[in-house]
Amino acid sequence: MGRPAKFTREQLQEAALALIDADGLSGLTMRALAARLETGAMTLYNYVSQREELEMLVVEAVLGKVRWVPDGHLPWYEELEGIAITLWRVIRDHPHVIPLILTKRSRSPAVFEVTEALLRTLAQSGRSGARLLVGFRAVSALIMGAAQAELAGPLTLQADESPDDTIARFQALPPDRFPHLIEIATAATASDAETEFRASLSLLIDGLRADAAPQA
Amino acid sequence: MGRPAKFTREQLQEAALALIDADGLSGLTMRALAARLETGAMTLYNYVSQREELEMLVVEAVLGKVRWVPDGHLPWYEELEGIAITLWRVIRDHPHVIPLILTKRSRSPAVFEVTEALLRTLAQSGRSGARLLVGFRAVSALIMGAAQAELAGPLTLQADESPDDTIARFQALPPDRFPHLIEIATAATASDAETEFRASLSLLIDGLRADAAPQA
DNA sequence: ACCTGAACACCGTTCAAGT
DNA sequence: ACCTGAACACCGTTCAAGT
Repeated sequence: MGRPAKFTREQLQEAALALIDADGLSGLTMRALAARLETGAMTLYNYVSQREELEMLVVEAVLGKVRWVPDGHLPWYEELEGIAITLWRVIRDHPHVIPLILTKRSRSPAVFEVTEALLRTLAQSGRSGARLLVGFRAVSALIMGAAQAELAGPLTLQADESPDDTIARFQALPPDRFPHLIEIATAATASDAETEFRASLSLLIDGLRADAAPQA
Repeated sequence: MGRPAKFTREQLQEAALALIDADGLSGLTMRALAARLETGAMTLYNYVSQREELEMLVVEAVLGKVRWVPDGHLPWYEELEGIAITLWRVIRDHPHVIPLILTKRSRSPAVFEVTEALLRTLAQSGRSGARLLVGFRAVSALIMGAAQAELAGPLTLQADESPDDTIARFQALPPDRFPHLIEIATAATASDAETEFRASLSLLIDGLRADAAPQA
């Protein structure tokens, strides 16, 4: 429990997140974090038993930023859309943290809260048990997958290069072998990530509505 | 080009993937890979300019395992399902590589091939341009997001612990605050990842079919 | 209890030298 | 051209000692 303690957990989280946002994932080292807090590296081990625990703190810090007010007037599918987009935006604000979010098992209350809110909304579609689980898996997979799709991933369209360079790269591909790849690369230059995510989410929500149980 | 060269690219890929499969992502180090190939660490730099390039080779090795034969008789949505499940299985066979797949921009032909195949099938739903892009984003986000959902991620159900321990952990949560979380945790113990993925994918495909243009 | 420096066993990579 | 050992500048973490 508390006693003096030189730093708070929040200070660690804030400093660690700032390092990652500024310098990427590799910018977070025990030594760099200690330096930023103007202390020695070993001091951190008074707060965290391993580097990995630090990474969990960062995940928690990001997901804890989700602020979302339920609106009982909306139909479940509109409310679901709102939660999903909120989550997507928060994650996307901290792109370098995404690998950690996808990788570290977080057991923080903040994560439980937002998950329960999403499930509560989804349950209003008449789902329970295994069907609720599947709906949840689909929505969270879409959010997580989409959050880093244009960031990286195997099928990245925009790289370090300029948008023009990207499209040029795809148009340099043999058009008889990769016609559709060239087509969507072109379409991507006239689009943006949030628009694409919203439209993708709509497709899934259409499927969820078609499969919903009749409302009480 | 070729000259003698002590190793082939395939040998590097195979050895690197074997290290990751066996020891996790942290098992792949320049030194460990060199040792496995019975050479010095610096020899690797004759094949690869950075460690990151090695990681791209590994991504390529995994995605190159996708073998899928098109079946012209199937309707597009069944063919799409087949490709998606094939991709999901290949990725899931190498769980430790997932962070790399999600993170490294791969420009290998193998990745282009499977992407084009997926797009070709999706285009048969009557989509083109921006709509084709959105459909593609949705399907790939679902695959990528689902591939590591139960592996890790913020809402992980099975951890290092046994399934029974997992459900016990969730049932220890306050049931008035997290009723649905407890509900799906229970449902998850009677389920498996592939079943959940197939059902999630069906929801999305339903949405894609509802929004398809009339066939020619 | 909390703090911390020295030290250890690792990393990736540069440099310089070999064939 | 391809190979390679020594060396450098980093890591995370153990240990031991301080208050």
